[in-house]
Amino acid sequence: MVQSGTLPHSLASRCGGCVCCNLRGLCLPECLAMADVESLQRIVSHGRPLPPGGILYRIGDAFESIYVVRSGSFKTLHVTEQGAEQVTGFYLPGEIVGFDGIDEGTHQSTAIALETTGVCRIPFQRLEALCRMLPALQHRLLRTMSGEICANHHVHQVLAQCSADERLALMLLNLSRRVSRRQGISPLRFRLPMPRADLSNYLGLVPETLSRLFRRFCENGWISSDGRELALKDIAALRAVADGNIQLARDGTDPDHLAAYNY
Amino acid sequence: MVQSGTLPHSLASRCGGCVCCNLRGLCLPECLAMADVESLQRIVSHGRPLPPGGILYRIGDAFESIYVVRSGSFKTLHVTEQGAEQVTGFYLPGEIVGFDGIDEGTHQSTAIALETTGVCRIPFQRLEALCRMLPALQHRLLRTMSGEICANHHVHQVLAQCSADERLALMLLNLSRRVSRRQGISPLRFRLPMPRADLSNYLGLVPETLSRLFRRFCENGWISSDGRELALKDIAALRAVADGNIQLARDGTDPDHLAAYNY
DNA sequence: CGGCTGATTGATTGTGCTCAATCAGTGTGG
DNA sequence: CCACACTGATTGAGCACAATCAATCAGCCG
Repeated sequence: MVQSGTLPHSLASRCGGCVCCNLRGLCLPECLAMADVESLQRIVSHGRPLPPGGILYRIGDAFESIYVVRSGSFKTLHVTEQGAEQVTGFYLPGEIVGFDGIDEGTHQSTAIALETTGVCRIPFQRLEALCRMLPALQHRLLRTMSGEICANHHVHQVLAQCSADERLALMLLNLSRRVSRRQGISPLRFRLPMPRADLSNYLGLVPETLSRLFRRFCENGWISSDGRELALKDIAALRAVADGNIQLARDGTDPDHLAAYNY
Repeated sequence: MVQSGTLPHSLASRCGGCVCCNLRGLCLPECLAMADVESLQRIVSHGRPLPPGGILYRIGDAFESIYVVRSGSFKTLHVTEQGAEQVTGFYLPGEIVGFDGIDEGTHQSTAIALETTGVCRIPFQRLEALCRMLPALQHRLLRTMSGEICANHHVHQVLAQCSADERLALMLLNLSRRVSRRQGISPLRFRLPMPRADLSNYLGLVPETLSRLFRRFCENGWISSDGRELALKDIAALRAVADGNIQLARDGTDPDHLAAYNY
């Protein structure tokens, strides 16, 4: 867990800061000149990495900071009054988690590490102050939040209109794109950071349904999957499924008619 | 009245600006001292109201401004590659529409007036500049966007987990709250700004299903509805339905057993 | 009147959920 | 070492909720 109250600058960190960070091109500093990157990294701190299942913040915690995922990943979780959990997002390296806390001053979701996960902690008040000095940084922050709003709208569309197989195909393509923004990671072969249950919950499905989908995707040769290891074997087919252009054969039906489609 | 005509057309407006606006308590100026409200209203302009169906901006339009709804209402619409439309939001007086354009620099949705609708246009670059001078305004802007992100997460949860009747009950309670934030509007009796088709699309339902739900809500005495006119007759029951504590009797079933519940 | 849009109602179907059992993998303790 | 428990993933059988298809109706306007 990240210590909120510890040393003001935990620069004991072994890394060279934002200037040397290999995620710099994806992160806030992307918009800044070298000199300004340094003033940003002066307010950034790093705790020790969270273990899998570690909690970055909980619903109701006072909002102090936003966090850039440096390595690993998070899920964010909302909980209804009835206690039902909803996974509302996954956050991969280079992405920012914590915007839900700004409005009320307390976090509206719980962020849980899916793997061993390191973050850059950015105290929000100091970031706001810095934004007043650095117009590009202010704009970058607003852009990031706007991007999250757009992504949410896209999820809204998917949940409102798409069938289960379309949802999974869209999700795999989306993860492929986001995972492979980092150098050295293939968009065709990567490891899913989350267990099936989290993925199904996020997609508004039940784990059984998701499991059947994975099997059928494999059977049709779209993907191959072993646990969390995933390989996308036929991007064009996944694209077609995502766009609703080909339907997935159900159990017991002859899947051969799919051969008619030129995927 | 505002200062002399440094601005071309905006001052033709008949109103006294933000200082006199009856929505001020809901809008950005809520956070500002009187003197600062004036510097904000100096960058705000008002066009003539849009007619029902009028388009504020379209997908792909260059992003220039955000807009505060002054009267009337909007829906925002996303369109998939296949041409399927998705209503991603409704915006009522005092709410801000247009944040989707910041990230890409072009709007990612289309905003369409549901009624005769007046807006306050806020050029975004000038707003960003002003935010650098007025920390409270900057924070208020970030809060508003954060609130939209949280609302989107809530929608995600609803679409992923809730049955059709729960969705409608939640929607009616949500609209009731938002509509009645303005003075003089009862939370129990108001006019739905949108047609059935838009509401059903937003909720991820088909218009036929929504129509049946309205009928059953009326039959059970939760609401009474005449076209877009709506009265909430039993908030507690709606709350219970929204929370999944009572199920709606389906056609042909005896709804009397519902009397067992103490709503 | 006829044409149009939006809302409603009915009959039927199908997708994805429910319930239940099984299985693999992992860690635990006797 | 093996039995046991536990979690996460998988598979099967049956059902229910909401979609689909189709028809009707009300209101509005030319």
